[in-house]
Amino acid sequence: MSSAPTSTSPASNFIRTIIDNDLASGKHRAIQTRFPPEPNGYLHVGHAKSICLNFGLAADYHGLCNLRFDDTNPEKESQEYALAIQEDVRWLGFEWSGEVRWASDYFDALYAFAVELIQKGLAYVDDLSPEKMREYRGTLTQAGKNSPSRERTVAANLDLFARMKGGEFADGAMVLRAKIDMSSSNMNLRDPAIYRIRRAHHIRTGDKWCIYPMYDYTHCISDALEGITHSICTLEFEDHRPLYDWVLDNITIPCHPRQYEFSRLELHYTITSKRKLLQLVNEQKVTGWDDPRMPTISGMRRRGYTAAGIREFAKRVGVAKSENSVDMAIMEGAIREDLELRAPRVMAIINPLKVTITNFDGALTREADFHPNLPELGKREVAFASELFIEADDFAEVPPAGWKRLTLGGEIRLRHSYVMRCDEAVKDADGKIIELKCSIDHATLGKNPEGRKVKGVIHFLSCAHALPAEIRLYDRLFTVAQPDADKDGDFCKYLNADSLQVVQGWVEAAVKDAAPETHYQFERLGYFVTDRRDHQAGGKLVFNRTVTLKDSWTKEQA
RNA sequence: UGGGGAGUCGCCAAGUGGUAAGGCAACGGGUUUUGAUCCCGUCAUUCGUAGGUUCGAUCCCUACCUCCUCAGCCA
Repeated sequence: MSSAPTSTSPASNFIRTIIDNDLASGKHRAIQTRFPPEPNGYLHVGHAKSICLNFGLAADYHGLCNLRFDDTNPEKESQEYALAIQEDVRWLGFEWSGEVRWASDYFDALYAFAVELIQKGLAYVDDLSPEKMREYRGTLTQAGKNSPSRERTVAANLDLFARMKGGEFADGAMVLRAKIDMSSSNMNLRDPAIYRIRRAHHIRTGDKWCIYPMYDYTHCISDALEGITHSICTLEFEDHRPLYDWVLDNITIPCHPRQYEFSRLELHYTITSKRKLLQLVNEQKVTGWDDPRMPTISGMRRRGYTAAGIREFAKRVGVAKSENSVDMAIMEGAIREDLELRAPRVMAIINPLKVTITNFDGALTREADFHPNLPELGKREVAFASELFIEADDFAEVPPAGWKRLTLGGEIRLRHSYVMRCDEAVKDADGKIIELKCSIDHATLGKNPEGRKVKGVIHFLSCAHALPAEIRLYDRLFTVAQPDADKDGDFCKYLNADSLQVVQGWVEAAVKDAAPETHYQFERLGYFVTDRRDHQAGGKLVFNRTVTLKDSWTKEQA
C-alpha cells in the first residue's frame, strides 16, 4: 500500500522554480527543508499538504527534511500530541532526517543569542503591562510610540534578563523585546516580544525554564541551526519574514535560511483550524480527534483514506499563493483512484430485502475474483441459496424511466450468479413490500441467456451465509461549503446532523477474518474499511464507509 | 484611510512579450455480469476592470475594483 497511484512528473510551482534557480546558481548544493508543527493538537489535511510539500521537495531534489517540534508554548503542548504527530507523518509515508528535532533543544543557544542582541543594544527588557504595550503599539494606521524602557542601558537589560531567567519576577511582569521600529508599517517590527515569563511545566525541559522564547525569534534561529535552506510556511507569516531576517541578520550565525510562503488549504464542507477542531473534540460534536468525519490525518485514516490517496490529493491541489477552497471531489477522486487499484471487491447489503428463489433446486455456487483486474488478489466462493438478501433500493414496483434494476416481471443478473426474474412482491398489511418471490434461469450461470439481453446487474447475499456487520455511513461534517467563512458566527450551527448513520447490514463471509484497517469495495456501494478501533477480526465486524462509488444513476434522477 | 499578498474555465493550477498546459468536475459516445473501472471525444478567441507601450500583451506601464492578511507576553 505504499506506491503512489500515478507517478507523473511533479507539477511546476513557484517554490520549485526558486529551488531550481538556487541549485543552478550554486547558492545551494542540496536543499534542506523542515516540517515544524507545534505539538498542541492533531495534524489535519492542511498539515498533510505541508508534509507532502516539505518531505516531497526533499525527496525529489535528493535533499533532507527534518521533523521539528515548535515547542515554545508549554501550556498548550503535550507528549500525546507529539507522539500522534510522529505517527501521522510516518503513516503518510515519510521519514524525517535523523532524530526528531525540538525547538526546546535550542533553548540555551536561544538564550545566548538573546544576550548577544542585548549587548548590541538590539533588545531590551520591558515591564509595560500587556494592556500598556498594546496601547504603545499603535494601530494599523497610526505609528506606535517608544516604551519608557526602550532606553534602558545594556547593563541594566543584561541584569534584568538574567533575573527573568532566574525566576525573580512574576509571570507576565516583563518581556524581552527586540528593538526595531515602533513606527514601522509592519506591526511585527514594532519591537516584538521575543521572550516572556511563564512558569509552566514543559514536556521536555520540565521546570528548568521560566522564560520561553516566542515563535518569531525561535523559528528562524532553529532553521539556521539546522541548516535549513528553504523554510516553507503559510501565507499568514508573510509579514513575519522581515522579522525572521532581522533576527538572523543581527546575531552571529553563519546560516541564513530563506522563508517562502504558500496559501493554506481550505477544503469544502470542513474546517482546517486546529482551534476549531479542538472545540469539536472538547464539545463532543465528534467522538475524538480520529473520528472518521474529522479532517485530521488520523480521522481520514480511520475513515479509510489511504496515505497514497492523500499524497495524490496534495499533488492535485498544488502549491501557490492564491487563496483557494478546494472541492471535496478532488479528495474523493484521489482516494477512489487509489482504492480502485487495490481494494478487493465483495458484496454487502446495507438495507436488505428478502428474496425467495422458487425454483432453487439444482442451483450452484460460483467462484469469483476479488478484483476484476487483479487476479493475484485471489478468489472466493460466492454463496447461493434459496433465500437471499438484495438491496431494497434495487427493486421498484413502479420503476422510473431508465430503470435497469429489478421490477415485477423483469429480470436482472445477480452479480457472479444467475439471471433472476421477479414473479411476485409480497406485502404486509400496510402495503409495504417485505419479500420477493423470484425464479432463476438455470442456464445463465456464467453465461448470457440466448435471445435476450439482461440490462441490470445487482448484488446479493445468501441469507444463510451472510455475516451481520455494523456499517457506519459517513457524510460531510458540515452542511455548507465554507462553515467558517463567517468569522464571528458559530460554525457549529452548520454541523450536519446526518453526518453519521449506523446501520446493521450484512457482508460476505469472506471478510470474516479481516484485520482492522482492511480496505474493500462493497460492489455498487462504495469503498469501506474495517474500523481501526472497534472492528474485531473473526468477531464484531465494523465497517466505515470511506467514500461512495461514482453514481451516474442517482445523479440522473436528481 | 497604513503595510504585506492574491485575482487565468464550476474547483484547483501551469504559462509569461509571440498568439491560453494539466488535473478534478461536467457533458457526449464505446466496452462492461459493479449505472463502477477502463477507453474515445467535447469543455477559456480568453487571463479582475479601464486605458497605455508594442508589429504583437495574460505577461510591461498607469489607474481603478475585489478578496485575503497584520494591532498575542499564540504558533
